[in-house]
Amino acid sequence: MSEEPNREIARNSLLLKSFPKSYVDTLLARSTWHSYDRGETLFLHGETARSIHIVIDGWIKLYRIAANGGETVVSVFTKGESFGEAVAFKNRKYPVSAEAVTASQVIQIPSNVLLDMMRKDLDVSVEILASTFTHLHSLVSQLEQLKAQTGAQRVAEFLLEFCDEEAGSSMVTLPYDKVLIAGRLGMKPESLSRAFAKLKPLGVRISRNHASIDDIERLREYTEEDPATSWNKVL
Amino acid sequence: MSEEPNREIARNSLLLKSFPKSYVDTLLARSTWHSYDRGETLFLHGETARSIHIVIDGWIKLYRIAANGGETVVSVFTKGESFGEAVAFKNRKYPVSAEAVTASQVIQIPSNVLLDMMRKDLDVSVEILASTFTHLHSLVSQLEQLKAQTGAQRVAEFLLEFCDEEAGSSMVTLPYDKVLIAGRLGMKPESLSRAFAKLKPLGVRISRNHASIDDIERLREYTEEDPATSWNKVL
DNA sequence: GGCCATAAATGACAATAGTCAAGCGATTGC
DNA sequence: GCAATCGCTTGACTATTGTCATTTATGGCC
Repeated sequence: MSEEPNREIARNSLLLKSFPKSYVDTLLARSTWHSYDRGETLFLHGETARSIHIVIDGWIKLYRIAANGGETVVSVFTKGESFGEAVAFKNRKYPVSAEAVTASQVIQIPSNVLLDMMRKDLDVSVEILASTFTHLHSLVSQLEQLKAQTGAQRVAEFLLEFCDEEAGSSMVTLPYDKVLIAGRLGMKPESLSRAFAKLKPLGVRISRNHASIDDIERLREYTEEDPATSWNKVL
Repeated sequence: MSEEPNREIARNSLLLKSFPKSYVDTLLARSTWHSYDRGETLFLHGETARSIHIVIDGWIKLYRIAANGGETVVSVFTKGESFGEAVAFKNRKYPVSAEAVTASQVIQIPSNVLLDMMRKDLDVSVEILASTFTHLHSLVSQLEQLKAQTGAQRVAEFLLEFCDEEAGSSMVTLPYDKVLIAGRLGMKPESLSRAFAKLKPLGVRISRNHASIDDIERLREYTEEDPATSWNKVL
C-alpha cells in the first residue's frame, strides 16, 4: 500500500490541517487505514463509536433508517472531510449509519488517541469543537433549506456549492448518483428530474454526471427568491 | 435579585450538572445573568459569539431568516438547556438568531472563562463536546422527521416528546404558541390545526394549551407508520 | 451492429401542504 | 354588556411532490 499520497491527503484534511505537524504524525501512526467497496457498511446506527473517521477517497453517506423503513440521507462526505468527532469521545452510540457509496478509503483515529492529545494541548480540543461546529452549521443550513425552499431551489443551491467561481459560467461534476442527490435533498428521484427541468430555462444543463451553469449569479438569485411571498412569518 | 433558586437551576442544567462543583462555582461567579422580555432578541445571525447561554426560565427560540425573508425555527430551548457551545470557542459568528418567546432568564458564560477551565481539566472539554453532540443529534432527528414523515406524524412525535409515561394516557402542556410549534415542525399554523384534527380519531384532544392523549402506544405506532409504503428506498 | 440491463425522464393521478378569506371563541377594554 | 381584538380553526382552491406505469436513453456485451 503506497501510503504517501494518502498521508498527504490526511494531513490536509479539514480536521487535521490546523494541528501541529508533530501531533499529526503521532495521530496517523496510531490510526488505521481502511478500504471499503461500494455499498459496504462502515458502522450502523446504534453501534458504539470508538473512533473518528477521515475520508481519504470516495464518498461516504451518513443515513438513518426510520422506524417505518424509510431512509434519510443525513450527509455525504468526501476527500478531506471527517465525521464522528462529537460522538466518539464519550463512546456514545452512533445516531446514524455510514455506508460507502463508492469504493472509498478512510482513516480511523481511535478516540482515546485523540483524547490523549487533547489532554496535552487545548488547541486540539478547540479545533475538534470547531470541526463539530461546522457539521452543526451544515445541518442547520439543511434544515433551513428543507423548510424554506422549494425542490428546485434546493437543487440550485446544491449545485452552487460545487462551483468554485463567484459569477459567470461553470461546469460542475455531480458527485454521486442521482438517487443519492435526491435523498440528500429530501426528495424523490422523479422530483429531482423535474427540478432539473425547471432549472433548464435558467441556464442549467445536465448531461450524464456533469452540470453546466450559464450564469451563476442568476442561479443564486433564483435560490433566494420567495417560494411564495414569505414562508413563515412568525411575529 | 434572589439568585439562590436560579443558581440551583443552573447547577442542574444539562451542561453543568456533570461538572465538578468547585468549577461550577467559579463559572457562575464569572458569568452574567440576563432577563429578557417576550420578543426580545438575545443575538442576531452573524454576530460574533462570545459566550454560552443557559436558559434558567422561559423559552428561547433559535431561528434563521432566509435570504427571501422566510423564518425557520431551528430549535427551542427551555429551563436547563444550553446553546452556543460550539460556536463560542473560536469566536465564530452565530449561524442563527435567538429570541425570547416568553419572558426569560438566561445565564451567559463568557467563552474565555470556559476555555480556562478546559485548559485545567479535560473532562470539561469532553462534557462540552457531549452537549454539542446532543444538539447535533437532535438536528439529525429533525431532519429525519422532516424528510420522512407527514405533518400529522411530526405533530404526534412532537407531542410524545413531552410525555413522561411510556404507555397509557397522558396530559401534556403545550410549551409555546401554536404558531411557534408550527414553525418548529416546519409547517404553517393552518396545517398544524389540520394535523391536530387528524390526530383526534387517534385519541388526541387539544384544548387551550393542553393536549390529552388517550393511548400513547397507539400514537407511537402511528408515528412509525409508512407515509406510503416506504419513503426513500435508496439501493 | 443489435440486444439487454440499468438509469433517467415523462405523463397521469393522488396526496399533502400552502394560500387566502371567512368564521368562531375567548379575552380585554370601555 | 358590547365591541374590538387576537388566536385559532375551517373551507375552497392551488401548487408541489410523491406514486406508479411507461418510455426513452445509455452503456456494456456478445
